[in-house]
Amino acid sequence: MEIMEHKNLISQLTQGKELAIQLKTHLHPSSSPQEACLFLTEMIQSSFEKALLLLNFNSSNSNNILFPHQIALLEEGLEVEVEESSTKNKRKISKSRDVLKKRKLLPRWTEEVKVCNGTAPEGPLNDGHSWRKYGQKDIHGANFPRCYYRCTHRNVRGCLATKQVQRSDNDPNIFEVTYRGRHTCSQSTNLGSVVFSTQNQISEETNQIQENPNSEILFNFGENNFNLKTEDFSNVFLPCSFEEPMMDPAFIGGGSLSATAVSPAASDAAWDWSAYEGGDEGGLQRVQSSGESDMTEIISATTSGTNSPICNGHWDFSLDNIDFDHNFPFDSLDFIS
DNA sequence: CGAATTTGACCAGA
DNA sequence: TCTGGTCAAATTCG
Repeated sequence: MEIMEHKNLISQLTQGKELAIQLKTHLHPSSSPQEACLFLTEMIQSSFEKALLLLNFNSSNSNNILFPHQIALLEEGLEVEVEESSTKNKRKISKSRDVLKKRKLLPRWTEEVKVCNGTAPEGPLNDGHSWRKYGQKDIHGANFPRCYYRCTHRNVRGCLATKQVQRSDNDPNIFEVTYRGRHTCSQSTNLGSVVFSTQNQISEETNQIQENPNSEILFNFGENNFNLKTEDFSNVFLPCSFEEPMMDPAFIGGGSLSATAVSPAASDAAWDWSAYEGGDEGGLQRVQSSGESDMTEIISATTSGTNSPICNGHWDFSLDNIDFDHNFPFDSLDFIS
């Protein structure tokens, strides 16, 4: 077995073991809420699934090495290129030859981003990933054009994540952002995840937007509040966001990290956009508001297309019950993706 | 000068 | 045939 895959496999299995240990601690009657346990079980499941994927791949391709982003692509059912170690010749493996159709099946979801102050012409938010604009189109019946962005690292790392940004007809301050595909590039430049607004899952079969019945999460990072609506906590902590050390020690220790469900009606007001000013691609650049707090970091908004039992109903989740410092080693979750 | 953006052309699906 | 999504050459930017 190739060293890289062996390492990946060990990493997956080790992580599964560690998560199981954490789950065990949370199963104590006086411990964390059920949602936290469910979240951990999902992480464990994901870990073992990927380990199995590695094993399956090895059994039929004993000479090939799979890198993390390629694993992610395989999971998406997409084509990946592998370089045969012996000949250096590239050949393609795939679960399906029809890449375009597969691309169409990538998870897709929308967010409505409200911009209160300042201007944000196109691509209104810095969501932690770097995007390159590749097109703009006037949409029939819409007052504003739709802009198309793809991941900057698409060519280098094969990241197929794209997003579409369109200003709302009803409220020019609202941008409808449709994401498609997960980032496999691990280029999340920021720490965690912030979703500024409503997220609606788009059904892959019916192509219809499904109202997201889920609640928001308000992250309190010291003096800064992050209002997060999410349908799935595991979506928020998307694998690719973890590929690099995610929780800066200063970040973890710097504030009382807590997440509480709040009324959906309070959605848009909680994020203080006034702390930001126009930046790249009409986006928002972080302004150091207090000089001493690292909590003003924007956390990348990333979600996946999966539905989780965690998200059914209100998510009353307090991180007080999860010790990020010791029991929740986010910085070691680089195995995912 | 390389990277990012713009914009018309092209293509696939409805 | 129309529309949305992507490509790629031209242009602009840093």
